[in-house]
Amino acid sequence: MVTRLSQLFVRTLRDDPADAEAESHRLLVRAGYIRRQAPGVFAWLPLGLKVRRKIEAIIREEMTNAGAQEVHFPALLPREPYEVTGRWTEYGDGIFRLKDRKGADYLLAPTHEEVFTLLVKDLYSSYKDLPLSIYQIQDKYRDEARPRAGLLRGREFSMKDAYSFDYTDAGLDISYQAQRDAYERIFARLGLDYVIVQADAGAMGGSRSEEFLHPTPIGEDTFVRSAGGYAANVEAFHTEPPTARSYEKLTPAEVLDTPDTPTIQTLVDVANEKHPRPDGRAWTAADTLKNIVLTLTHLDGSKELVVVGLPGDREVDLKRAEVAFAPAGVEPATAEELAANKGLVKGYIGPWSASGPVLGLEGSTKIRYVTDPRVSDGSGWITGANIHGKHVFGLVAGRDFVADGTVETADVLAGDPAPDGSGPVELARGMEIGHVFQLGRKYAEALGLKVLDENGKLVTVTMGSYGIGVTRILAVIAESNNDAKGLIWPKNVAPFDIHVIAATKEPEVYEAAEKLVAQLESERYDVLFDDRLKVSPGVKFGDAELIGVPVIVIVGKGVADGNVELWDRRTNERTPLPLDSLLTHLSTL
RNA sequence: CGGGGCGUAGCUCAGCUUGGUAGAGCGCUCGGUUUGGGACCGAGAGGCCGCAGGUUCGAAUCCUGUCGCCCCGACCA
Repeated sequence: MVTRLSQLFVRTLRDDPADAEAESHRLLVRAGYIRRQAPGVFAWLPLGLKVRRKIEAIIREEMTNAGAQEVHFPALLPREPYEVTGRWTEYGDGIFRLKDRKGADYLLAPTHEEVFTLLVKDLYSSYKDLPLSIYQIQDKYRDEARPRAGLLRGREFSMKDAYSFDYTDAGLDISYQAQRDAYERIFARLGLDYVIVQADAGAMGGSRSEEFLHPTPIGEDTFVRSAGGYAANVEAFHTEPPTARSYEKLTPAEVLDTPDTPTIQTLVDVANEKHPRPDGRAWTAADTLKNIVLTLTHLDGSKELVVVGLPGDREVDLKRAEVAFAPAGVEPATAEELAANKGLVKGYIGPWSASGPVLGLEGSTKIRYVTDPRVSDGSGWITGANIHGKHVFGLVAGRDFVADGTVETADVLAGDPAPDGSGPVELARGMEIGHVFQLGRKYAEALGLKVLDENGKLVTVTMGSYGIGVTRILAVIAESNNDAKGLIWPKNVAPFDIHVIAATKEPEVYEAAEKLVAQLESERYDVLFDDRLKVSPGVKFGDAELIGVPVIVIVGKGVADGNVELWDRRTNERTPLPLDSLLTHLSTL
């Protein structure tokens, strides 16, 4: 069936919607693809659904190629499985919860690890049944604190989630690689630029995790990459500690007057003025050891103060600190919390004093003290002497103080060396469009998914989970494929193959257009036909540009001489073409 | 949760300062004239002015409260 614009359920808007900021959001609403129903929740109109189905089709094909089988779970699920894995609690406000008439708890699933695991447990009990990869394309629900940018971060969104089940670690590696390869094919077919970055395995447990990020300034993730091929989410970035140095030849630490130096900059200035380095080089912020007090909130609600020591030219990156201290929450300590510990001299906090350690579980404050990897054995620092107006110079890690541990909380700066030695990194923003994850045995263990192996012994299954945000991908494609006039879909996800415009009102033009459209249809092209009789050409052109089908055929007065125009939406080129060569020409596009 | 902005017709907005019968453009309906870049004329339909209190003879407008939306941040497999 040819789709006629006169019949299509759509209304394009002349003005930009006032509540849409992101390009994709603005254009998808204006061109009549989606409509907002509630914050982060959208209705899909025919145009939007068609694009969505095309993306899904590509994903399905590649899932099949990767050996995964499609299943489908409900979005509405009971509490119990999520209770067993602890996620009913862990998700906190992040999920939609509801009760049935009997008062039983349900949730709208934010992701489906639990029930996939249980279904496999239900059906399978032998190693002979593995490996198994199954997936679904299904709507997920998360009660985001702040949904934004239309489809880019919604509270209801479509996701392809796949899960692999193996009984050996080597098997998991193979299953993981199959999904990872499929993702590369999917994003290549969608024409989506992506970077695979190492991700934080963090709270989900498991060993290996990579994110597919689409580089874009409106992305929500910051990642680093080196020219030599290293790429990681900043949260997963790992600082290679400098090799330990011998401190035999180093001079002893000395406490010096540094009045009015509550900040790193004032300290550096005073140090250079009053206590210049013996070797003539100027002190810099990187020579100072800054000690930041953080408050951790543990899962049981208890609070703990912790001090992190890091080079003075670095700030604490709270996201990295969250990862470092997970599952505890991290916040900067408040002024009250600082004041409550009289061992801490604001502005002059340090691990050491002449009378013994101050910071650290063994120190006088009994506050846990952890340091940046750069604070390696043998490194010397200027740091607070725990006396107002005094700092200690040449304080050497390993000799004068020992931290309770090493922790990555410092921000990553452009130019930092990649941990694999592939050179300095640069920072960029990206939008997460896919995530592959080796879960390991966490869920199988919690839910009791075991199979009998070759020796008749029960072994716990090891799992992977693999997600692609279908609706987010659609938005990301729209985000990077548009111009001032509207959307410009890549060919393989466009809602139609060809958009035919009857550009004048002459009956001959309409007859010719009708004939052409019928012919295109018989050639299996999916055609959108702008057959609106009383609509002026300008409006038709404008709508065609907004809707963004990449190939447009204009049927106008030229048909009298057997000519039409082929309009390339992307390049904006219009090529006059004899009608009888149009089909041949289209087949080359 | 913190900061900022905004709620009036399907969409974009004016009106509010200084209280007095609800407005414009686009879209929609009918008739007519138009038709290669968002045409024109005429006639219409469409609004609990977010919601609730209050002040007032009278409230879209002033006051109080409340709900919601958008943006930034925090948060976010």
